[in-house]
Amino acid sequence: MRLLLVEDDAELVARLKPALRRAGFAVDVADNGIDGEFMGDEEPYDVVVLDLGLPQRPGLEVLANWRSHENPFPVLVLTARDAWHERVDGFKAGADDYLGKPFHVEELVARLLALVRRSAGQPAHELKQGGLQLDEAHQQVVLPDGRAIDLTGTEFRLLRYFMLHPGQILSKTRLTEHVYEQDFDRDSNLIEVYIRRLRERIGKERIETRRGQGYLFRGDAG
Amino acid sequence: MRLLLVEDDAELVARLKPALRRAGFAVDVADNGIDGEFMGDEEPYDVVVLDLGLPQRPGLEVLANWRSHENPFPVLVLTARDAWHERVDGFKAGADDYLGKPFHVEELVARLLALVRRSAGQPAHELKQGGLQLDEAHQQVVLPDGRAIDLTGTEFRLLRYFMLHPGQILSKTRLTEHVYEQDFDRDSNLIEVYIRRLRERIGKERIETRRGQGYLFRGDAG
DNA sequence: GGCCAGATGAAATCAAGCTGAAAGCACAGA
DNA sequence: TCTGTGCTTTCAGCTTGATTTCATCTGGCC
Repeated sequence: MRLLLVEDDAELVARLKPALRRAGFAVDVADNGIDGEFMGDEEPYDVVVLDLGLPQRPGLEVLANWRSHENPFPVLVLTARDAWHERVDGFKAGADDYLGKPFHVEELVARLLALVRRSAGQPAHELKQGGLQLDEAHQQVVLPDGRAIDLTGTEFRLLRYFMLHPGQILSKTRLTEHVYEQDFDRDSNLIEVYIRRLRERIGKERIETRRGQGYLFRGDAG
Repeated sequence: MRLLLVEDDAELVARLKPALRRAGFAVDVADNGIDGEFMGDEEPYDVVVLDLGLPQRPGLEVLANWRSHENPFPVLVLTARDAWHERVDGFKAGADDYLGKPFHVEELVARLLALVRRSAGQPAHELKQGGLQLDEAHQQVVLPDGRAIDLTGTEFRLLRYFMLHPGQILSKTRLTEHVYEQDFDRDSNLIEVYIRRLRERIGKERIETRRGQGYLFRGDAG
């Protein structure tokens, strides 16, 4: 799950990043509006956290530009607590959620997870697919027979991405991009290795190989 | 267990702070309504003591604002003895308990401990979990076989936090935030050290490590 | 058969967490 | 004030588990 954090306050970034990582996001940071806008246009993020008080280019403008380029990711906007007028403008510009500063990190994480699931057309509180249920809080997957299986961080991120996109063929490039952070060395068979481990845990038949194209997770419908 | 004390009477603060510390709270103090409101929004407190007679911003307003920001901590309000109308307003604003001045420190402590347990879904008078029972008065833990074990202050605060949140994965950051007071240096392995000592005392198997995520106390259910 | 994408098992590397000991500190009692 | 005691904090080396790399195997497809 790739997340773009556009925030210039280095201290806040330092506080947020580990918490977001722990919640299973691969986090890229931009510390100004121009870089942020560029990265949002270039990379396929799953969700974006955007501070409105940015140097170089106002957050609202960045958001408006993303939307005019039809970037699909949901955006959560950080505002000063009482700036209600920013919220009105922000909604017009296409924000999906708001959080006033200061805030609890846990609340931010909870809202982001809800956003991601909502934007993938899932009910906001749980992720069930293909008879499996993901337990975010415990980083586990629950099998149809009720057994709960602990997953490592990478296994969990990969499986979640599959479950958010059931029935779609996902290329190795795409999987790498979403499971790892920017600038990851793409010349390796990491995805193959982790696909194998996932199959070991949740059953070989759940992830199909499409030679030359990618992998496909069999969801409820597919 | 982190506590925020919002009180402008320096003498009362000086009297209360050590007593609250002794009861196992990590205490932050705000001596006016504005700072108090900010700190309550900013830090993850487990309980708050709020004096209604505050300079700069009325206590009731502070409380109402916290609640409108959906801060979850329970609040105990200090009022003048006969100001019953304040209590009515206070309940409306979301207070959880009251104490009229002057009061005995012990009563305050007892009410706070009850509040904390109630808000964690525990019976208000005792804290039992996973076969262990905490003895607040003696700062001991009683094992299933009846043996009582003395704990140091930090060990006690840590164990209590675990027992208030059984079955949840608690990150090191979160544990640090709740066991220590504000501005604690987060770059140390203190939590690991104390986890180890706790395990030595109550049994290794009671606290599970979830690598990269945190620790988990196995309660009665979990 | 020969080639290629993917699968597999094992080894190497890396980082998180564990541990024992020692240093630092605060407080009580001489 | 000095000293001893117990608690807290730091530190360095060790262990364990997760990630990553690598060499080799398998099976589809020309």
